[in-house]
Amino acid sequence: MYCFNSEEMDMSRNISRRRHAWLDWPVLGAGWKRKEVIRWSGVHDVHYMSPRGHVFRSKLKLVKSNKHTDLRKFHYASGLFLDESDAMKDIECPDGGALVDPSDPSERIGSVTSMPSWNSAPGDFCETPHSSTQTPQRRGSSPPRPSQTFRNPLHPTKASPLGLSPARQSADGPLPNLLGRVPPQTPSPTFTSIQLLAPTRRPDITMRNGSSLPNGSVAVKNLLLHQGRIECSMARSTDCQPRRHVGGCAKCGSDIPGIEAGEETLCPSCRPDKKPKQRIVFRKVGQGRWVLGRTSEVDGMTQQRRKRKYWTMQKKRPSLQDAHDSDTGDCFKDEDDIDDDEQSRNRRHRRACLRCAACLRKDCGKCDFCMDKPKFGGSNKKRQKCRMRQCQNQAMVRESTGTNLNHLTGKHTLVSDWRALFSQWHLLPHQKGRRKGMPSTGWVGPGRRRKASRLKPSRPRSKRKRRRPIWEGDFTDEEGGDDGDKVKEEDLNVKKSYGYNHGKTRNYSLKKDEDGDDLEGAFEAALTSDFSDQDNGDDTFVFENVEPYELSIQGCFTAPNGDVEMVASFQSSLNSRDQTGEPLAVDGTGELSSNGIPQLSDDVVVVRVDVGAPAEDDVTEVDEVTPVITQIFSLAEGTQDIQGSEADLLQLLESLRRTVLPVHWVGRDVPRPMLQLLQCSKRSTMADTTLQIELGFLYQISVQNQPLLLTHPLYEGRPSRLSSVSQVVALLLDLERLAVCQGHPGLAPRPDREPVLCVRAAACQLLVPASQERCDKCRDSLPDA
DNA sequence: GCCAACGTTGGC
DNA sequence: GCCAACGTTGGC
Ligand SMILES: [Zn+2]
Ligand SMILES: [Zn+2]
Repeated sequence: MYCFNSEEMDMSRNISRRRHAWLDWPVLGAGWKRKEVIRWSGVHDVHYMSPRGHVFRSKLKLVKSNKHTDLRKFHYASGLFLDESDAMKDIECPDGGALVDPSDPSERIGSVTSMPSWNSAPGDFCETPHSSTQTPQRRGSSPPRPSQTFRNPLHPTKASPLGLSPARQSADGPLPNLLGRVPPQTPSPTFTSIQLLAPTRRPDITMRNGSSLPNGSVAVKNLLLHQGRIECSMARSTDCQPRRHVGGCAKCGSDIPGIEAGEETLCPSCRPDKKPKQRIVFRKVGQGRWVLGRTSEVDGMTQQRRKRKYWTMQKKRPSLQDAHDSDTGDCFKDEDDIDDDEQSRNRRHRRACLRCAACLRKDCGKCDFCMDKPKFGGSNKKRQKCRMRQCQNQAMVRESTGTNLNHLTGKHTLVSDWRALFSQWHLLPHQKGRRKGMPSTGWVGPGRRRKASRLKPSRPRSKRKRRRPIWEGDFTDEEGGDDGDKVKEEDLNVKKSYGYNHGKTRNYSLKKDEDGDDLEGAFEAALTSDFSDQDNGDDTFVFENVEPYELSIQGCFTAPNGDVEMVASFQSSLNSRDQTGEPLAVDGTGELSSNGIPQLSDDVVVVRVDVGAPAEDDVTEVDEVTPVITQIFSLAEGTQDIQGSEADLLQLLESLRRTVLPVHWVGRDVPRPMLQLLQCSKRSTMADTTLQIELGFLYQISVQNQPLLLTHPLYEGRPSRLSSVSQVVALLLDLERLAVCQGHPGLAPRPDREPVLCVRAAACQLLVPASQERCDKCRDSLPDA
């Protein structure tokens, strides 16, 4: 095994990343970018990024998301538009040296001399050293092209995309492309530094707007190879007929050792923009440790070749799919593949038992990871498995440092702690750091610390900048330079009724979008609430100027002052759409800095509730509850530890987890074997209503910790035990038709107990039909009555 | 130390 | 070929 200096590897990695940089791609319009990705295995991928930051990794996706644009002639790999008739003309070109624009008559692809070549008329499709003089005359007004940079093929230099020359622009301005629109005139780089190192000099490819494409880019090369034209040019054939190159490098003619016929056309030195196939590959297997050899390359067979083989087999045997077994699925397995299979299975099974309910279920479509998925309108940045699909058995296995030991039980994975079981979050790799001794502050909830939702393309990683902490009602727009990204601060006058509770003044601040459409889309809220404390859990929040929105709890974090912040996301019932009609990505996140202070982007609407200084016992409570959500546990195995009715209750809990409950109803974290469902929306008529199911499925409904009288109509005709999901859901639905009794104004309001103190009649029914404000008993107690 | 971003790999 | 998502790390 080789050990390798990790800094050296980092350096090479850096270089590799630069090579895969996004390049402006005005062919698709202003703001579009293109990237070529060469895998270590040699597989070549092309990605495009829209001006809004959406990344497309296939033509299918690109076409789907741009239905208004005719992309039928768009050649995905090359990034150019194809014009078939023109291409045909090109092939018929009598001259041997031509490289012709395959995309558009009005667009130039490299002429062979330094003659002006951009902006010539349709029909000037065959430019050669001999024919190029035609080109400028057609338009007449075209200025001479700036001098070109050529490379001496005898002294090839590694070129870097970073060495971009200043942009050129046609004096005639951009030409209309096939889409019928005028490409932007924004300057584009010319990439002279990554030109092909051709014996026959070729300038850059000129784009529709007069800018240039890298002549030696893989895109162009692919296209030309595809059309059989590189050979035409480089082998200087006299008949100009497309043909496959036979023998050495198509460009320099040198022998290419180990090349297979039809597989390679250019030698590595003629492919300056393509990462040469890595003959020696170091894989990182630990901190600063490297081993030689690829995972996927066994016995010299690259992944690409294996894939090719696989697909060949698939086509030959279409019925194979049915008999496909995940463990023996390789149709071309031979003895040499066994090791590879072992590794594959390892990776495959590491995080999925493939048997548990989570492994078998479908994407929830709601969690942040689902929202990130392109199929749900996300931008594919997180690329993680649905939260709900994290394996119940193996989401947490494998930890080289052994820190996945449960800090309470010392067991490796199991925790039969009821509270832990309820807090279903599995730790993902990025959560590992928080396992070792649970944090006293910081985010505790599913996944990473909360990040800004992506209502707009997020800042590229390289340009990310740290937001300054936002804490006390401080939502000044930090990135005011970004158009369309501005928000204005607006305090909402949110009053709170403390009728049944401690009276503290709370300050709310709500950020709005510039158009005032703050609630049109999704937004996020950080509610400071003593989430863990049942005694404090019955605060009543009254939001003014706020429409009811669906709320889902994302998790909570502990502020340095001991407050537990519950982070929830609200979503409009309206179908949120941005200006382009694309659904807005909602991932309900807010970012926390390392000190646990939330960081939220400008497009996030935040409700900030300040509860003031916490009492001492509040802090204690916080410490108790914080670790719960980050617990590592195996639900499946944990179940075995729980006997009798507790196991039954657990099973109900598990079923409920997989069920879509009526909106706003969420499970509550409770310290003993008991199931609590809480109406968590403070704007619901059922706010602070709790359904509690205890051992034996006995249940009780409470409003602000006051149990409903057993004579309440809600209990009528209902089973005495709630043992099934349907029974629970039926009850919740019935509850939704009710409202919490408003009580009646008691004593006169006091300045320190703003705004109103309400009291209830002794025999208050607590829950009344939604059309009523208060129950009969409380109505009787109204001052006027 | 942490995690958002993304390179890479496996499945189909 | 596309899609899903695992595993790593640059930038903070
Ligand atoms: Zn999900
Ligand atoms: Zn599983």
